[in-house]
Formats: sequence, C-alpha cells, structure tokens
Amino acid sequence: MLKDKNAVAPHACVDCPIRHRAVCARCEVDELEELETFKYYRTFEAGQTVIWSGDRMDFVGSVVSGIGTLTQTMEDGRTQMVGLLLPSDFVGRPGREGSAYDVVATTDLVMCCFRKKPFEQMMLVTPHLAQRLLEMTLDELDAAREWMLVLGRKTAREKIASLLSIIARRDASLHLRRSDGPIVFDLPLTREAMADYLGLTLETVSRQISATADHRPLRVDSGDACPSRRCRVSS
Amino acid sequence: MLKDKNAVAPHACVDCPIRHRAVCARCEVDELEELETFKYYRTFEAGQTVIWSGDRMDFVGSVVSGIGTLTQTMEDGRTQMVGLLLPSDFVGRPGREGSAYDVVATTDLVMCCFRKKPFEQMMLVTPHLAQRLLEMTLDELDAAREWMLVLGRKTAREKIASLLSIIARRDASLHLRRSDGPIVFDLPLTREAMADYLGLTLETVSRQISATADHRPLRVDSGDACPSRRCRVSS
DNA sequence: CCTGAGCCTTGACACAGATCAAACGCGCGA
DNA sequence: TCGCGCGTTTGATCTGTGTCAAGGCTCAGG
Repeated sequence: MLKDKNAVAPHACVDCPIRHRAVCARCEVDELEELETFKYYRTFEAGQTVIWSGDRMDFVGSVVSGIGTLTQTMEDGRTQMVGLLLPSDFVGRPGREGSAYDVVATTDLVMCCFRKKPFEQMMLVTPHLAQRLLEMTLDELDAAREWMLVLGRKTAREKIASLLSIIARRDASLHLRRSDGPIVFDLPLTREAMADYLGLTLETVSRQISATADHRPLRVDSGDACPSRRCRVSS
Repeated sequence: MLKDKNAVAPHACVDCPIRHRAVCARCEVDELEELETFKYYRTFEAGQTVIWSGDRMDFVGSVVSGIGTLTQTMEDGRTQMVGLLLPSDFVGRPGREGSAYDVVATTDLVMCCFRKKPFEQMMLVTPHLAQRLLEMTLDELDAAREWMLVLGRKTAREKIASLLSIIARRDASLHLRRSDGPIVFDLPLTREAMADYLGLTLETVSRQISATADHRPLRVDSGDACPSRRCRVSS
C-alpha cells in the first residue's frame, strides 16, 4: 500500500500538468486560489474502484494522471464501458446526488477532487467554471455519439481500429510528439477492458489484434514485459 | 407546400408548449423578451432535412412539436442514429460552426430558432440560459451513454424493448397520462429509422416486432391506417 | 379502374462473432 | 525451485443477425 512513485500529488494549481485542459482551464489566478480552498488529491491503485454506480458522491474532480473507466452493468452481468477517463477528464456531475456509473482505475490514478457543495456554489458565481464545464460536456457528448456509431455499425476489426485511433489521438495531444515515423503509444487496457468498451468479447478482441498484427497496419512491439500492451501503429 | 394544419407557430414565449422544458425554462419574463428579439420559427415537412452534417449553422433552437433525428453516416453509407429529437430538445451547439450530424424531420416539425450570434452573446451574460443548457447537455450525455449499453450489449429483442420504453417514457412525461390500463402511444418511426437507431437492419426489426407481437408483452393495435405505427404495450 | 411508390413482411441462406474449452507464458510468493 | 493466478491465445462449434430476394398492403395519381 505504499504510494506509487508517480503518485506524488502536485499542490499548486498554477503548475498542474492538466492546468490548461481541465475544468479550471479558464480560471484566473484568484479563482484558482478559491478552488484550492476546497480541493484535495486522491490516489487509487490500478484495479481499485473509485466510485460504485449509485453511490453517493460528495466530490467532483479531474483525472490528473492515469486512466480510468466509466462502466455500466446490467443485472445479469453484461457490462459496457461508456467512457474512458484520461488525464484532464472530469468526473461527477454537479447537481446530481449519486454516480450513474462505476468508475474504476485501470492504471494507478491520481485525481484532483473538489468538495461538491462548494464547487456547485462556486459554479453559480464563476462563469469561467460553468462555461468550461459546458464546453467539456459538449465534447464528451460528441465523443459518446461518435462511439455510438462505432458500437452500432462497425465490424470488430473497425472497432479496434477506432479504439487505437482514439487513444493515439488523445495520447498525442497530451504528449505532443513529433509526427514522423511510426506512432508508438501505450495501450494500458486489458483485452477484457477493450472488449467492454467495444461491445465485443475478449476472445474476439484477441483474435482481431493477432490477425491485424500479422497482416501489417499495426505491429506489436515486443520489447516490453507485457508485449501486447505497447503498440506501434504504422499507417 | 401548404402549411401543415398543426404548424401554426406560437408567437409569445409565455404560452409556449415547451416553455418549462426547453433551454429557456429558467428564464425570467424580461429574459424571454430579450430572446424574442432574435427568435423565429421554422417548420419542416416530414422527411425534410433540417441541416446536413458539416453545414454551417447560423442558428440554434428547440423542437416545439414533431420528431426529428440526429444521424451520422460513414463514407460507405452505413448510418447510425445518435439522437432522437423530441419536443423541447435542443439542436445545435453554441461555439461550433457547423453541425456534426444530419438533422432530419421524421414527422412534420416546428422549431423555435435563435440566431446563433446573439444567442451566444446572451448566454455569456445570462446564467439562467447557460445553466439550463448545461443541465440539458448532461442529461443528453446520460441518455447517449445509456444508449451505448443498448447498442453494445443488448440483443435485437432487448433493443426494441429499450426503444419502446424510451419513447413511451418521453411521451408520458409530455402528455401526462393516467397510468392505468395498457400504455398506448404513437411510434412515428419507420422500420428503417428504428433500425438506424438500434444498430440493426430493418428486416431484423420487422421480424422481432412481429414475433414479439404474437407472443404477448407487446401488441399492435390495428385500428389505425398504418397498423404498425401505433403500439399498445402491456407489461 | 389500374399502376407505381413506399413501407412492411417473410423466407432461405451465409457469416461474423459468441460461446465453451484448453493451454500458454509470465510474474510472484512459498 | 515449484505451483498458482492472471491475462492472453487459439481451436471447435453454435447462433443471432445480416444479406439477398420475393411478395403484400395501402395510398395517391392518372
């Protein structure tokens, strides 16, 4: 239960790694200071559940580092991931008591949390906050709708391609890579998590990835401990 | 091209049928008056396209009556509906040039439109508008995610049940019916539109509905011109 | 009246992906 | 060192939907 080496929480908003992408992106320095009065960090280990669906939530917050998932489960156990939480993504809904989804840490995760009550109150008087949240929510809505197309109409192969492309895009926008040569990025999801996101079974995911890896477009770089978790995509 | 008999556009916001559910729900009388200075109505016939994906949009607006759809299409023609537009639903995104989706009128449709520029400006200084829009967007996001579960994990039969249940719920919340006896409501979608929404083919939709109609839960009331467009759901 | 256009239904068949089952490889603790 | 757990791969088989095709119903127009 020791702290993860990367999980050293930042303290000043001003040099926060997600400063310019999170809910607080539009805030002025004095607004950041106000936020800090009810802000705290929480860290989660890979695999830990952040919130159970239906649980009362007394905070909202942003992912600072690591990856989380938002999933829905039916009574009979079928499960569908409805959102990926990458750094700067917002969790929780102001004005709603409980969480509608299970939130799970896929990797070690650091979250910047705000107590919900004061956050809600600050939103009422701070257009910068409310505006940014609206903007982020609209983006998420677009993403959700794009994903509906993936789930409803694409083949297994195309679904995997869509997943890789989304992760690659987000990864690139975060790390600002040079765009020459093959694109390389971590794929920190198990086959099962991918299957949950794509509306497939884990066997199908595995088969499609193996097949694709042979026939080109995508190659798996085996220089890593867990070979299939790091991808190099060409084309 | 004569005006539809129902398409007589209301003029005063105060007695608008969607007054208390639309973006303007939280607005005070003076705010409504300001909205009216750049508001206008547009009517569309069943089948007409309201906006093409990618088109520049110079307005945002609310559905006053009728039903519309939001659909995405891939280059090869596969298509997925990503949203149903029922009365009071909002169309368009402040802060975005063009539409990301095709918007099509499924029935005759009346929309209450606001010129985008003034609307955006008013949003900046009118928390009531921005707050309501945020709330509606969050609801839409929840709906989209619920739909992801439907698309990703449910069987054809369950998908149809989900569709009926959604329409019935929205219909009930709009018309406030007595809840005794079997629920009856219009289903103003073609098999093709349902298929687009559910990520199925129209043949599968047709088969499932026929099958379900025989074996109970859902019965089709054949007192109508187009028998399969009016449903009576028991249980 | 007939005709054609939409929309819906039904049938036969194919196939993508699910399901069930076995086995592999790697890291970890005893 | 061994054995175990977890994630993954691979195989054999089954099945729910898609695909292709034909035919029906209802309405509008000539």
